[in-house]
Amino acid sequence: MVMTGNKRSSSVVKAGNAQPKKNLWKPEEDLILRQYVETHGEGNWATVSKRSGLKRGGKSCRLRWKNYLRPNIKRGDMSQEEQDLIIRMHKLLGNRWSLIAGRLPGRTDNEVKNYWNTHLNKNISCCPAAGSKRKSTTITDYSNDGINITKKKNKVGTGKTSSTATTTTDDPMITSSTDRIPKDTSSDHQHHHHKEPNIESMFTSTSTEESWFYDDMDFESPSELQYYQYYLPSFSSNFNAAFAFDDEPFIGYMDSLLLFD
DNA sequence: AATACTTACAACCGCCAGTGG
DNA sequence: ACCACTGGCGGTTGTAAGTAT
Repeated sequence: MVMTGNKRSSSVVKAGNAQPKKNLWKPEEDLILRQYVETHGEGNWATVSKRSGLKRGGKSCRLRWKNYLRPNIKRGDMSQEEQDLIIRMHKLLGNRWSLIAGRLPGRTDNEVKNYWNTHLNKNISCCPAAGSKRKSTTITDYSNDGINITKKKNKVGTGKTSSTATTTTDDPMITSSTDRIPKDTSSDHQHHHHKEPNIESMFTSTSTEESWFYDDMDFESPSELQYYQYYLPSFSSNFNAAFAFDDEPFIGYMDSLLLFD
């Protein structure tokens, strides 16, 4: 991001203007909230406003802390690596911003969401920010969205999208991700309320020296792929890609999703 | 310089699930 | 079983600041 810091922080409310419709946080409020949390810890947000004297609701306090005041919040430019990761994760998870943000240390779901909506979404589409007046960040060309699930070693899958793939020749980034992850299904919210795979262990697994490909995703382990399978049931079934594995334990996890040649 | 338009993002909103009484 | 409360999520909105005309 070209912008450094919070461009709004220095002018929270225009002097002399009527009360803004949005109640922007003032530095004094930030200070109060920060001090309160540092003293009492996070949680019980409903009581924060009462005990701290802030004229804010619990949700507002929680959001402010989580998205802005929390330590280790990384602000400012998104690195190329972060952009790539967001794009790749979004391609698989859709608008699961909290999940995506979880893979970006210091980034919040709100920031990732905003960044996607303002930078990546438009730039990745076939029609890059026509007439954009702002300095645009350099975005990798992700126009090639042909689904391609293969394995680096012992390739079994066809590596081509089947005829029944839900993706089309149109750039899937243009469509709402919620189209790919239906919100009304029983799986909604299950991603964070049901028992979930251990995300960290999945992404740090070294159980195999092989790499796993899904499209342009290069999985470090079957567990990482399992992670995506869990959070995106349509991950393989919708795309109907043919792939198989020769790691028995993984097959146990994935057998219902596998298509063997 | 003034104005209109665009962009970026903080904050809000509504919904849902979990939890405890 | 029911209800109220709380926390978390994704979607949307409002507006300061940047840019073009």
